[in-house]
Amino acid sequence: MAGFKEVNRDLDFPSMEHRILKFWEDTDAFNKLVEKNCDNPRWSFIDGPITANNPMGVHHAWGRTYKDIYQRFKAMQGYAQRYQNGFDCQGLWLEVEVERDLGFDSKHEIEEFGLDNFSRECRKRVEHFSAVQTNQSIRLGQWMDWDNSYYTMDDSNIEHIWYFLKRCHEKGWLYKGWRSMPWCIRCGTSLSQHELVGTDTYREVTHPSITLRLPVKGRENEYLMVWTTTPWTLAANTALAVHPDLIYVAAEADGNTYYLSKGTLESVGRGKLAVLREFKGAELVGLEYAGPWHELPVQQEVATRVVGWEIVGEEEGTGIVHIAPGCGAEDYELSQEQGLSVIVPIDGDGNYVEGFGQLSGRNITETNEMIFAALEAAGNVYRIEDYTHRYPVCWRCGEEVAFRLVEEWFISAEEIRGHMRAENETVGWVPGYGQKRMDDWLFNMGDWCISRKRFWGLPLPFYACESCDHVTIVGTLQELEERATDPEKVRALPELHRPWIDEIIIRCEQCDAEVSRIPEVGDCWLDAGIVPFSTLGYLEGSAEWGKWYPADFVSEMREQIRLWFYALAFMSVTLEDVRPYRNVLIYEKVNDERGRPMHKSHGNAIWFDDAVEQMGADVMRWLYCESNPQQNLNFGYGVAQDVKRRLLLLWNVYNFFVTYAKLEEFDPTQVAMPLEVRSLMDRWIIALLHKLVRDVTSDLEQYDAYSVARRVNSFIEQLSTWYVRRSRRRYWKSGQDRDTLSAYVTLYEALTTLTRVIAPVMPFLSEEVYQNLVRAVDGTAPESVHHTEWPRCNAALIDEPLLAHMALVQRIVSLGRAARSTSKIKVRQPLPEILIHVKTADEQAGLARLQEHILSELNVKTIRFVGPEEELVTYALKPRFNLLGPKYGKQVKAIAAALRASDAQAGARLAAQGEPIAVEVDGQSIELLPEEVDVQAQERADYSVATEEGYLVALHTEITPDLEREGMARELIHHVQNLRRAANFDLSDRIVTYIGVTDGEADHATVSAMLSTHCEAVAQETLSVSVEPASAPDEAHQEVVDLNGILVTLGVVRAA
RNA sequence: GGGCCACUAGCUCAGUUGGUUAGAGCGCGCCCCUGAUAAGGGCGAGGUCUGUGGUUCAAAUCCACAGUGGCCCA
Repeated sequence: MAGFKEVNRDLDFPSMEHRILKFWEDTDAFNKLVEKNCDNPRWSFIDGPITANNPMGVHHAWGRTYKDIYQRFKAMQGYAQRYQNGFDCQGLWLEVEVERDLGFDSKHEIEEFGLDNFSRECRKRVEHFSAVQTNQSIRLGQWMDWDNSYYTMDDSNIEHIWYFLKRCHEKGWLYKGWRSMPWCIRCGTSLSQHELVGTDTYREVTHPSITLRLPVKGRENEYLMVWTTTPWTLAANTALAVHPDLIYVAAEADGNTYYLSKGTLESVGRGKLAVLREFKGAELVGLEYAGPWHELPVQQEVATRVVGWEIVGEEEGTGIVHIAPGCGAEDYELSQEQGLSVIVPIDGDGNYVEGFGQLSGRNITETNEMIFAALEAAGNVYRIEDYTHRYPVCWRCGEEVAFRLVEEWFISAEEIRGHMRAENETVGWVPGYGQKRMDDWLFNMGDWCISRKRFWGLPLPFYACESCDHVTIVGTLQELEERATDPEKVRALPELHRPWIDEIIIRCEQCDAEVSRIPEVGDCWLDAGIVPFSTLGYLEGSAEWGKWYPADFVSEMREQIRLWFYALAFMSVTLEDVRPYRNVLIYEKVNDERGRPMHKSHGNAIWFDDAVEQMGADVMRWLYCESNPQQNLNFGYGVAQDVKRRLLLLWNVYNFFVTYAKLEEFDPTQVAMPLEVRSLMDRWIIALLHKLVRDVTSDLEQYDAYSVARRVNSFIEQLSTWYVRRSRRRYWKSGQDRDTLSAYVTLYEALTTLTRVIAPVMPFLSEEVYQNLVRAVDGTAPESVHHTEWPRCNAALIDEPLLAHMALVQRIVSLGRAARSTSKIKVRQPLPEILIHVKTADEQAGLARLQEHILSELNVKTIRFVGPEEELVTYALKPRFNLLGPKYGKQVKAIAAALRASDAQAGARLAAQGEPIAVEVDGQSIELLPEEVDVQAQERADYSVATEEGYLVALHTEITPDLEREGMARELIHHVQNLRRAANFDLSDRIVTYIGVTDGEADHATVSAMLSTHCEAVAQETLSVSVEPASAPDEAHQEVVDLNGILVTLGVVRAA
């Protein structure tokens, strides 16, 4: 037998993990697993692509841990899997990072740099960080087919999206429309929503705010009051909005009538406006007014009027809102609902376009004075003053953001909405509310804006013909080749990216004119959403696709509901009218230890590489697993310490087992021990073990790793603090008697099974333990714990009565310890008896069966079960002197004495019934009224009681001389053990013990008496070959100790 | 404005379909054990379960409203 190798007491996760990583690599463990399961039934997981833009963070590691847990679990159950990892490669964020690296400030610099060079830089970045992330994931212990990762920038991915877009087009969903974008006129680029979230994206700024008075058409001297902080948008005004239900006023000043909302009267009028009448906003709706700049060419066709709008408020301004549909998203939407004119005033650099008179060609950053002067001249100005507010700025350059309407491409969501919602109903969301949130999103989702005016991304295959206005949508590469004016050029394309793809010219499918591709690229969620199709050869008609689709499982952060989960569903329902996934696990965010968001500038960010090398991957993974996915996770080194401490408990048990198994030369391959012949304690832990397997299996099948962590923690605690602690002595009995073997077999079974149970969550720790406990002694066992089968629960072994009874034992012991605690008698001192009251005969029988554990845990000699009728309290009768004094005078003293001497139990009973208590005083009988006697219940003398929920434990605390001697012997053993340790003796060293009594004869006699009965036990416990009642020789290790008040000099020497 | 979620001990969180006296870990106080030992274990203090109504024999749990916080949409 090879035998177990010694276990290192310290558990150094990082170094152990590096060793295991090497082992997996050397043995090709992952590929062997794939090979083992490849012909089995399938379980399909689709990996949501991680953006290959930066090193992965500890928040990615949370999700990757979940992915790995379920893949490993399913692999142990034997399912064949794909193990394909994926990288998101395109999109604005990647461009932004590349720009930063290149030191660019604006879009124009990219164009100067050259699109071809820029695309190459982007690809380079993806290649770099996908490699970094791969290595990090491997370090985390994730098993994936790393050489076969998919990249969303691949031609195949792009072509599948083209196909999807063409299908959308065929359904009539594709259209070009307007969209209001936050825009940086300095950088010449739009900003995404995500770029407006964060700490540096809003700033306190002061703007000139202008209150205008705009004349109502057809009425003399009547004006609508309007307020704005963006004067440059006034030239694009096409309407005013009021809340139909809000109260407005007509107010008079200087012979003019002004309209504004009642709530803003004070701040706008400042006491100078006299109210004429009040009315609802609806009354204003439909009024026409003369807009500011109504003389401009672009305004000539516009009929400016007042419209009703429910979102108008009066927190600021006048309650009448200036509407410029070309400058804001809300305004634009209102214009679509109300049929308002739309004027787009500026180009991408912030310059007014043609048709704006003196403003045309000027930049909005320099036109304020000009605008004020013109408005002043027209008599439109009521007031101009400074106004300070928080306003979005470009995170790149700090310039204030303008809102600008741009033309983009959309996919209509109307027709598909119902289908998507219906399909979502059939998805298993964990937690369940994910389904509701998805439904809410689908219910509210607008059309999908799929175009971006950027460079490094999916080239939209849209060819808009200038001569006939027809748009040709190219669905495949083959189609592109067929339509191209020069097919050879298509075949020669290095990749389907800008600028190369832009050089392809096709013929319009309607008029045969030559057409170029539109310059826009696609939304990166198209890239990620098509993945289940593109990675399985959907277009090639591969049989593989149908075998893996829909996925059994996907898991990402909750925010992916409106991103990836949405994109997947949209594309899947479009192409196949079916949900893309059967089960979705969502989880929240990772914060720091104190629950604050991690942020570089807060100094509380923890990098994955640091974390994994300091705490270890398995500690991280267990930390993730212990966290409720419904809540934000608090990540940090302190939390990791707690986790490690819990795992150390398991490590200690493992270490304990190996230490003694080596000593006793236990060989698990040579011993079989039927459960029936094992002790109740053994059968109990096995029952608990099988219950654990049953429950964990069910948890994992429901994607509930959180419950797994809690169950495993609880099992480890029971295993360590009850099973091992109570069974320790059984492992030291030398010789392989049945009970010792039973203990070894049982603990071995528990540890090796537990190892497999935790393997999906902690692949390293489980491998480490498995290699030593199993592989070291059994060369025929699977090479890796991850090649073993998932443990099977044998329900017959879950002895529920035994489990219940043992739980009760633990409860009774806990009560007994509480009673010991109050009595202040150390456990070392034996006590004669424990009285126990339980609720049922079954409980009593159960405890009786397991009584050895109660006796030895509490160090008592006998157990007596008592019924509720047994009085465990005693009563004391005390005279009420204030009542008896006036009545009996001098006799009171005698009465008190008599009362004390009387039968208190009987007296208490009488008093409770309202009967008088008779006492004999000086030969005469005196009847005391119940109210004259104070009946006090007190703990029965010599008993220490503890109760809980109908259970009662009473320790009899009378210490007889015999018990006292035994206690002293235990005390002696305790001191000898300490001395052995102080002397650095080996565990198995035999010794000679000397006991020299320093004081007088009486003490001498006491010690001798103790030794006369307990010498044997002392010798046995301390491995003493003899115990000498004499002073120790000089070379002995010596110490003066206190044995229950007697000072003795102890000495120990190694026996010859 | 619409939607989702949360609120339980000093902190972080459990609490299964309503069911005796609401639990754990950490922290705190006191203690035990000494053949898992630079480990292990125990006991204790600490909560009017955010508030107000309601349903019920019975509510931390179900319903309504309110408050606070987080998130999504508009």
